Amino acid sequence: MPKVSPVLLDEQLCFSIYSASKKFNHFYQGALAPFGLTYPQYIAMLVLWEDAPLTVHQLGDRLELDSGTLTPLLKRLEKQGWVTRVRSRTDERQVLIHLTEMATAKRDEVYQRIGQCQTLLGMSNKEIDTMMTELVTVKEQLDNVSNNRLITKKVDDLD
Amino acid sequence: MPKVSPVLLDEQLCFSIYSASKKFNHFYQGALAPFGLTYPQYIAMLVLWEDAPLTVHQLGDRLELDSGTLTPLLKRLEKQGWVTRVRSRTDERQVLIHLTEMATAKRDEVYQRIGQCQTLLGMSNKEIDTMMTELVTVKEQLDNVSNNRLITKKVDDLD
DNA sequence: TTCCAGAGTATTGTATACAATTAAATTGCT
DNA sequence: AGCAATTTAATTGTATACAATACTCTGGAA
Repeated sequence: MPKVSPVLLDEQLCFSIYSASKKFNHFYQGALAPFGLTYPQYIAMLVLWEDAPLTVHQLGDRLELDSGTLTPLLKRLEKQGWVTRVRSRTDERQVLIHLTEMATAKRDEVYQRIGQCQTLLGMSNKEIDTMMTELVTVKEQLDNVSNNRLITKKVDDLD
Repeated sequence: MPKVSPVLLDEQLCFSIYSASKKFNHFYQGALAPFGLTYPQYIAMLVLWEDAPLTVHQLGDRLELDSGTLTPLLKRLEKQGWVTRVRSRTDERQVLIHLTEMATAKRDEVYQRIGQCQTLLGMSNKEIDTMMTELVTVKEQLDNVSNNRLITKKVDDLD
């Protein structure tokens, strides 16, 4: 075994991102509490407000979530009156997610609320852009690398 | 209702971070598969390798997780032979998490594996530092703002 | 010493995530 | 048309997260 450096939690980029993600989640969940939306429910609504109706699959592509997560989430949104789930007539495999009238009516209220949150965050557009660009780079690396042999072979087989 | 701008998913910093966090999670989970560790289990082990034994509370402080998450996670780590959970004799309320011999023995293997992952990511230490500094700023803002009235009052009460 | 407020952990209930499997519908191929 | 391969959602099982609650223990006040 070659000499190995210690791995410290506080130096891990992954933990910084994991931790920030949880804080964002908590922040938006609190801010959206008056609407009764969780963070994942909120991002689903964002996509639908952009372009409804969508199939479960299309929504999953945008959110990077599969039906195992979305099906129960959408059932909860339906129960709370935000969306309707309708089997497509032209392709019975698909389920189309439509906005309800309530969802359409409340869109601008939510948009405004989110705008207030972004103001509270106190970051300039430039800062946000910079950070998002860096994150895109990291995510691309992670995508590229996820098919690497490192994660497909046993550790013992490595040099 | 004042004029409101649309909120687009692809412009949301929170979604970039949420998405990156999931990709990191997936990446490490794959890389650590030979050890049978999930990502949260791995970060728990990182902290314990730095400074075991720790109480559940101390571990939770480092990881920003509560006993509701940690108790079952630690039971799984115990079942897999990484840690032992022992009631403190001096204070029966506390449970001390100790490393097993196996955990101590495998530490450098895991460290090495993580080192390889970081190399694969292809980021310089400078780039990583920059990004982590920015993330700290965002997290501080989120902490400061989480007690704001925005998230403690009903939306109707807002100006 | 007895009682009680607070600390530490576990438990319960709800909501994600995601791999793996199932089931139904559609497409493509012959 | 007939049928295998594919597509799409839903389901199942495991593992986080976290709020709220329960329970036990500890230390201090009366």
